[in-house]
Amino acid sequence: MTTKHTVKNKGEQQLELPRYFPYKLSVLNTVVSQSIAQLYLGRFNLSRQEWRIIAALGIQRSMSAKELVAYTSLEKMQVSRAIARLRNDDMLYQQEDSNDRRYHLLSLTEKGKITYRKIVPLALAREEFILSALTEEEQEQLLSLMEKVHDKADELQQWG
Amino acid sequence: MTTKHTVKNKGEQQLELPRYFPYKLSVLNTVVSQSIAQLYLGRFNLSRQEWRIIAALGIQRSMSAKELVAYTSLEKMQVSRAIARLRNDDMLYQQEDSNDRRYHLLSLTEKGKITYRKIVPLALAREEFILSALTEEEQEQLLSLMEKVHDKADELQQWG
DNA sequence: TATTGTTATACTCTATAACTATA
DNA sequence: TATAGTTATAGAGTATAACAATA
Repeated sequence: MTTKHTVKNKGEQQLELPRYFPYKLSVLNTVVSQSIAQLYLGRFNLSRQEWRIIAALGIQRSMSAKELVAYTSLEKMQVSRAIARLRNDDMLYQQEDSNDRRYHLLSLTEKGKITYRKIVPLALAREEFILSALTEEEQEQLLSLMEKVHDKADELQQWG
Repeated sequence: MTTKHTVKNKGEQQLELPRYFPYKLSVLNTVVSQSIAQLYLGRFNLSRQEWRIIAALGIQRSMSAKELVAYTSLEKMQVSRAIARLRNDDMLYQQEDSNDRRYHLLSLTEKGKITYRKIVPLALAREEFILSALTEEEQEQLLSLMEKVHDKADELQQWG
């Protein structure tokens, strides 16, 4: 793909936004994530952070805030605040870990579980609709390619 | 991929964040876009909006604010504000369109062009590094798959 | 002294919409 | 009345870092 970005005379390089991979990825992510956000924001009045935490605890039973940070790719501050809001809305509750009282084990309340059970089928249906653009084989290809790109980008970010 | 998300007994559906496509896409986008943002933010002190506008005008010579909205996938308000900041920094200048004075044609100043020429090779190098995770063929596959997914997600968003 | 988690602060980004000017 | 672009405003999100509690 050496001619993907036009190379003008004198070897001057051009960057065409509509063909620039990070731009395309960003635009795609915006469209996809907004189509999901319509659900948790519009219909359930949850922030992205709250939605991720509910999704995490819905399947994992209980986690500490630190584990949630790792599992949801959110910052510890975002997690801390989302937890506070969700507790305030009676969606989850805390227990102290008896071994190490710095850990607060978080679990969904019955209300949180009900929300989880309502939102999950809708979220999965949206994913399924979006991925119906691809065959099963293409879906696997896409995920595999994304993973490779992810690893390389990680490398880049670490080097600054 | 019918077993991708675990289906528990009683047909209750589960959603595993690490396997959920919109989540994976979002995480990938975060990593990739941050690796580019290190450039325009860290080294050139440009916002994402400013960077996109410079990239647009660097190759397109001159555009109106409305055209920039379409070209950069930014909101007209973001464009308006980024233009104000860039004009203030003497990176671009406005001319009124003689036919329709509502249109302001925007172009890079010499300073803007110098910035563009400095940043573009670095931005392209980062893209190239990231995509070096893939063969040429895989790159084309990835872009093609992303486009299909994009179209479907567009559909979904329009239906709400 | 290190770790888990919370809070303070200031800053930026965003969304909605009102507004100006041109047509 | 419609369009291009700007400005106002308030709310949400973000980053840095200080802080408390526990180990």
